[in-house]
Amino acid sequence: MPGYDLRLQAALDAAESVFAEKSYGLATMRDIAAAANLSVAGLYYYLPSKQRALGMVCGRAFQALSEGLERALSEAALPDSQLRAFVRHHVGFITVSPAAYRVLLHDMEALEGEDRLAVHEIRRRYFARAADLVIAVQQQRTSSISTRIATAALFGMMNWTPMWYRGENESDASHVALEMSTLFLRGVAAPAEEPAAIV
Amino acid sequence: MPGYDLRLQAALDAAESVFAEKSYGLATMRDIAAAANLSVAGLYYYLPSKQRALGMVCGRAFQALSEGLERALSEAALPDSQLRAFVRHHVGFITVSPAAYRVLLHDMEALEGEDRLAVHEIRRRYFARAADLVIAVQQQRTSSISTRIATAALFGMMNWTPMWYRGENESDASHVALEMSTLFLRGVAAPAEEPAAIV
DNA sequence: GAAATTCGTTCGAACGCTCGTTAGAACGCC
DNA sequence: GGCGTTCTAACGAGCGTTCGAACGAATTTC
Repeated sequence: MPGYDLRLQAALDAAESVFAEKSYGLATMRDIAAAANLSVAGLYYYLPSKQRALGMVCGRAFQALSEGLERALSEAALPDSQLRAFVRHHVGFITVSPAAYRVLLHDMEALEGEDRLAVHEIRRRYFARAADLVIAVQQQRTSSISTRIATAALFGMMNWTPMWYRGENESDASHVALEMSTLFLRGVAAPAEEPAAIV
Repeated sequence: MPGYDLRLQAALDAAESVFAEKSYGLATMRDIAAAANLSVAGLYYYLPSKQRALGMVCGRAFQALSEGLERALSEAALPDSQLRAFVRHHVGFITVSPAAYRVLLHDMEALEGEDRLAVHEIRRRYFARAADLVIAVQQQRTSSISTRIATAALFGMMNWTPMWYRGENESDASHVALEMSTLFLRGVAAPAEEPAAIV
């Protein structure tokens, strides 16, 4: 039934945008039903509960984010350009799907049970992947900054984007990504001058 | 009545910690009353409504944050050390009052009416103050990065701290602040080599 | 080929519960 | 005895959720 899945995605879209706008706790199933052009009971044909709707929205969003990451990283080889590709992808996702990312950032902690464990595991892997990129970048330089703090700072500057970014076209977002990765790469440490002389 | 104000602050403390833990939408007045060791009606003697409780919590937190900022900045003169003082203060506040900052970050958007306008105005001023510091830092160098993005990146890395920081003593926090400001100052642009030669 | 039937989908209406909030009485200190 | 403070108990509203019926387009039956 391709029609079913299409309408399920539409219901999840509605839940996503309502959660993003009002936050999970303040959103009601009636809000979501209205956004999905369905009656409340009609909505429940697709979403088993409010709690699982949040789980499905988060799962869908993180899966899209993770799949995009592998695609983006495969296009770069050197550590620096891999990190730039990562930032471009992450900021790109945030700006292209602001509602999805808002839910991940804001409402993921409201998850319970299995959904919580599953989504947290995906996030852990995503963060670990990013930390590896930071380590690779740091190994090319003499970095005085701890990997833990550097990684956190990188995620922080990227994840703050929804708070101020109001770009229209996609080139705005990649400009932001470019400047952020430049700030980070420059900041994490100056490139070792004459690395050959050290060896 | 000093006793009244003391107990009002205790009620606000309770509201703050419950809002921080469950988010505004999922928190109930019964939760807050239990945290304040009061009955529900007893709590209402101090807090007129849930909405205004949020406003009072946010107002109190932002006022503490802003007052601390002026104190911190008065201890430094040069742009670089002023920015370092700002980061130390901001990260310090986040780590010393994590519940208060979580509410500001997470639940401020749930404010309505006058409280919303007032709190947003305080925040606007705080951000503008920080942006001025970034501008002053950038004027000392040849910075290729836009002030807007640099300021946003700085706030992003600082505000992400609650997501990973689990420090015990205060020296941990100032270490984080030190590394973050170093990353930022280095990243925003390399200092102009031999500035005297240029003039 | 028309009538009957099935089944995926949607609905109006309601259930039980918890929410924010309040009334009115009781407590204890001056 | 008065007043600032706190309580028990309850109110109406709105919440998440469910029930049972109705829709419409296939599919079957005669």
